[in-house]
Amino acid sequence: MDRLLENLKITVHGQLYVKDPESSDLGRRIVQQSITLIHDLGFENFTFKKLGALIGSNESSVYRYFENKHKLLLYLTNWYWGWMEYRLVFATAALQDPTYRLEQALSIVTQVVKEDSNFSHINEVILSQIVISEYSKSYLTKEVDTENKEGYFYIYKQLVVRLREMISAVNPKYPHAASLASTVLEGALHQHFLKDHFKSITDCGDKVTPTQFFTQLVFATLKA
Amino acid sequence: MDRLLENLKITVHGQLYVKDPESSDLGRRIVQQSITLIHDLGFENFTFKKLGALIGSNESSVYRYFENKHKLLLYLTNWYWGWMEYRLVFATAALQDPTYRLEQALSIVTQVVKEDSNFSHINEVILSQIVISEYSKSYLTKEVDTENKEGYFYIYKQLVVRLREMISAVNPKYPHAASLASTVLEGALHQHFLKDHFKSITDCGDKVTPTQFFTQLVFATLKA
DNA sequence: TATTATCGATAGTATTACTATTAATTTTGG
DNA sequence: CCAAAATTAATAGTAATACTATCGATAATA
Repeated sequence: MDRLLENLKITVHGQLYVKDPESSDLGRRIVQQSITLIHDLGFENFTFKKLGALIGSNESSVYRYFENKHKLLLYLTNWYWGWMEYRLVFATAALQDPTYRLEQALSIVTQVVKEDSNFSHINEVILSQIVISEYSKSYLTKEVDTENKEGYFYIYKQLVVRLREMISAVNPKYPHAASLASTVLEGALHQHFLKDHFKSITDCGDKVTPTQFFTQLVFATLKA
Repeated sequence: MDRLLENLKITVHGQLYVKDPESSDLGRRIVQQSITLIHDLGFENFTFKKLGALIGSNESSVYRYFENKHKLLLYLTNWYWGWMEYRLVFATAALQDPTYRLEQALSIVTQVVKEDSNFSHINEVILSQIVISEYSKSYLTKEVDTENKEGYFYIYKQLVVRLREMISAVNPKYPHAASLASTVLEGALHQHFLKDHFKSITDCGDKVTPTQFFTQLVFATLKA
């Protein structure tokens, strides 16, 4: 896997940046350090001024790459879901048996990343933590509908569609494959959040993983 | 139901307000109109200054009731979940059969409110819309853990616990009752959001309701 | 009637979320 | 290799936000 990833570049919607951060060293540092800083401060307390200071540069330099912090968050989460999709396709493409395929897919999609794949300046471990606690803020806004039309959520929706198709392949008669797929993706983030902050309302923790919980849930739902 | 609700007062954690908004006309107007305004502008664009203008009063007057808009959101969502809990307990208390009880519970908890019960100045229809698009912002913060210790999420967690117990009553051997309960509560909000903004990744809409989807899912999961 | 609480109005501060300008530096194209 | 173009850091400035503090006027209450 690592070898293959070396040649991978995740493409993110062009309207999410003013200037492609992949095109310069400063751009890459902006992306790289924004992940650290959002993780440390939380999205609300994160500002371009603080980011500028962290990368030993200037607020205005950051604005040359990203319009505002909301677009930056969209950029980061798009990258994350693009990367997730790549891993999903890669891991399931060769598999013939629908059940086994879905099992593998669920495993990838419900796990948090524990190791940085090292093929880019982006730390996927920290990024996945950001996605858990910040992703929903990227669409729970008054601008969702326009931004959705612009295609800012395309990658995420595509991922849900892929999962939906794998669900339907296991049981073509199951009528709620899309809802089940979206519930799994969103629910997995939620369970990860709960195990870190609201332990009393989740079973996920040291013994049980979100993967186990959702695997049982999905296959039971499809069997009925 | 309406009759009974007339005498109901939902109690919200005392630290969520500076002065109890139920104690004055101005306070009630603040709460009432904040629901309208948050719904209209979205939480990010909502300010106390705008709220003051809307109620024909002053920014500083709002601050006399709520420390900041985050606390106000916590107040509103706490009220909502408290009210939801009341409806849940009321509707299921008399029911003996665990399966039927869980069915009723799921129905209450996964539906959005369509009618204002008129027993208070709070419009529950609009409030439930706010909960769908803003609730997660109340806990996806850097301050969750301290605020959780203060008890700001107690009512919500209690609701999950009640649902968990009803799930366990149907199948005591099912090992993930808490995760299933929290997934249903959070997932229902999510499906409602999707049907309004990301139709392509949900089956919920005119024909299928989140209630149907989750009812099938829960009972199938418990049967396996 | 005196006291207290409440409210609206005004003023002021620090921070945020930008935009604009300029000068220095780096890149690159002929 | 030099001139032109692009990039960046630094500074300044604006409007809005998120508050805090103060001060009369009025209403409630004892």
